[in-house]
Amino acid sequence: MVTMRDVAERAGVSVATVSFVVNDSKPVREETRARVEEAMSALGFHRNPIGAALARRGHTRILALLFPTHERPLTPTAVAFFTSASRRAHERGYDLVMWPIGNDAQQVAVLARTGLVDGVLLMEVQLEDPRIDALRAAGVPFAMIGRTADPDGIDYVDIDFEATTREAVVRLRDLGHTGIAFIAGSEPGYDHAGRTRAERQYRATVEQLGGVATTIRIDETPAAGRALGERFAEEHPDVTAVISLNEHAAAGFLTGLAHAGVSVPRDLSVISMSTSAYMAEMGEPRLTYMRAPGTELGEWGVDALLERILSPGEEPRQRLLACEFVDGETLATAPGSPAPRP
Amino acid sequence: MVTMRDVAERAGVSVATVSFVVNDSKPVREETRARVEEAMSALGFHRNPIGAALARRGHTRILALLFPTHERPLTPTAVAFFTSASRRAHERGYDLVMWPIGNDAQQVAVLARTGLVDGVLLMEVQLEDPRIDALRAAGVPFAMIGRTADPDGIDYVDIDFEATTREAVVRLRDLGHTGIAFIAGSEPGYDHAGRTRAERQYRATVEQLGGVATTIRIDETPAAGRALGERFAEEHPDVTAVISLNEHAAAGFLTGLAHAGVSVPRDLSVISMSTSAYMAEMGEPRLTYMRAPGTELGEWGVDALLERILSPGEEPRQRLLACEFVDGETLATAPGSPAPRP
DNA sequence: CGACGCCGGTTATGCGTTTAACCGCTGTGT
DNA sequence: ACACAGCGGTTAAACGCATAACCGGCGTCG
Repeated sequence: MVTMRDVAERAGVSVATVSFVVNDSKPVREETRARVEEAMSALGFHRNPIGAALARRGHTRILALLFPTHERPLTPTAVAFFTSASRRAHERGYDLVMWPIGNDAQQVAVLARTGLVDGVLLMEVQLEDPRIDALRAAGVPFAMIGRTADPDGIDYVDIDFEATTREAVVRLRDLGHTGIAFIAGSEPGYDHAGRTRAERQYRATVEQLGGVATTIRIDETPAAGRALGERFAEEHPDVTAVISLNEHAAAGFLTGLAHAGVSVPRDLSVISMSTSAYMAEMGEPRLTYMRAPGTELGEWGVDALLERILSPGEEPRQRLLACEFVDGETLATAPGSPAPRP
Repeated sequence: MVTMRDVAERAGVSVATVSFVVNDSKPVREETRARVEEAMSALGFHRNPIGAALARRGHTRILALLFPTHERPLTPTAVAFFTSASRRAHERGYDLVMWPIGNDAQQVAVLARTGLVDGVLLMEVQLEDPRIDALRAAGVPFAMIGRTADPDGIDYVDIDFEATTREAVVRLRDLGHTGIAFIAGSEPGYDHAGRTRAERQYRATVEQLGGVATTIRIDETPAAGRALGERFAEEHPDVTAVISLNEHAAAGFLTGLAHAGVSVPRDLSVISMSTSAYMAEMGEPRLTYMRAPGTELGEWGVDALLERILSPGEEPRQRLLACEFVDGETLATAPGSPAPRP
């Protein structure tokens, strides 16, 4: 390993000077800088981040993305988020890695104490998320992708579930649907904040429009979706449209419906919320969906976190972004309803 | 931050002794050890891995899983691999993180030089993988999930694509199929080693059984699968069975077929290779598949890597594991063929 | 009975980098 | 003429930990 000492010796300067050149943390005469740079490239020097981290009281320029890896696949949305966040971090001189740990306070505390990461990005935020307190206690800067029940004072970026849900409901309503159900995921003891908000908004909007809200909770698997589809007509005869916020089950739901002889969208309209093109494509017919802005959120999330790290004490950065409607093949006017208003 | 010094002071010993207790790298009298441990828990001490890494010439106990994140989703198989590898690493006292970098030599070299990771696990290995040389040159221990064209002397774990493919072909053959096609993925300039091996084996086995091999290459997306399904009967009238090694396209392929009025498995049998239950469930009808052993490979991969790290110089560890056949709803005897032999 | 090895520690050094403090020199404002 | 600031460096002290070398006391063995 070639160290700063080697470089310094070859360039005939002190290690401090080399450090100044490397980080340009102090002005160095042009000619000296040139000598140092020559030495660096001749020897193939690259500064050792571990030494640097030690000296700087543990600033490693590594960011961790905490994704609670249940044994289920990452949605394409999550992956898009990850890759875009990682790219953005790189642009700003940081590394971002995915750290697979559970979403309990304990494990987060362990990671925080190691001091290996400068900051943390939280995914799959719950309404009351135990990780928050752990990170606060450990003094590790963090930002959320999502919002707890009361996110005041915390940096976050999130999908605007309220606006997105309202748009979905209104669109269905405009097509004449009155029986609109909501398919959520079921995870015992786990209050996914976005899902909860969406459901709440769904309920409010439907009732405000004079309808009756029906929430259906199923596992987040294709199989659960399929099972629901097969029994759906029987159990929910009055429903003519569903809003699904269960990316893993949506495509399965469609095949279940097909099995049971329910024709989409003639008998039933479907909008899949916060979904990626990939998952929409998986459906037959192709899902009409509200596109999850994973890429944008990834960048914003990293920006928020880095600003928190670089200038603490500032106001929290909070941004919301609604999903964008993408037309597919699962939307139609309600049975027996006039053509949609223009 | 509470350091070893603090602990040492409180326990009335030297920092060296604390270090011995923490790592039990040298015997310590029971009573002393107790005092030290009391002090540690009283102060809430946790050793700073950065300091440790520096002192030990850069051993960080961090492992990196290199997954070239194209902008496409990780397959459930890859995720299963990741989570199981990470769990195993933890059991053995290491952290394993997913480091999102491209699969070119350059980026790997950068990561290697940082010295932040003790070892590297390679996914999505190509026949000639540029990352290998970069890692060798950098002297970073690594193991592959997959095999290059000539993996002699390199640690790896991999799916036994040869055996798996042979089994798939023979099963179809036993059901009377003679027109058996192979659906691969298409990625220009990217020779996925497993896919190549499988295809080669497919070709060999089919020809050995007196059939004619047909490889179809499509993008690894649901949309591409669907498109292929829709034109399939027309373009491949003689094919009565397909083996697919394209996890992202398989389910889409089935819906495309349905669209075009092809009945599965009556008109066409389908086996999806190296697939997860999740993806199989996405198909309609449910895919018959060869289960990718992601979990097992994850553990073995970490074991191989750690053994390489802990005792270099040893023989390379190489293990193959075939996929296991899982029955679904996409397999039947060839049209006009007698019932399968018992 | 003297050499020797083991036990249970301590002391001291080094890992690669950052950074505060300092230094000699020159130019500038008063 | 003198204080003072800026320039372009150097020196030295951390940062938190691991570990080689050492040390005194005790039992053992030849």
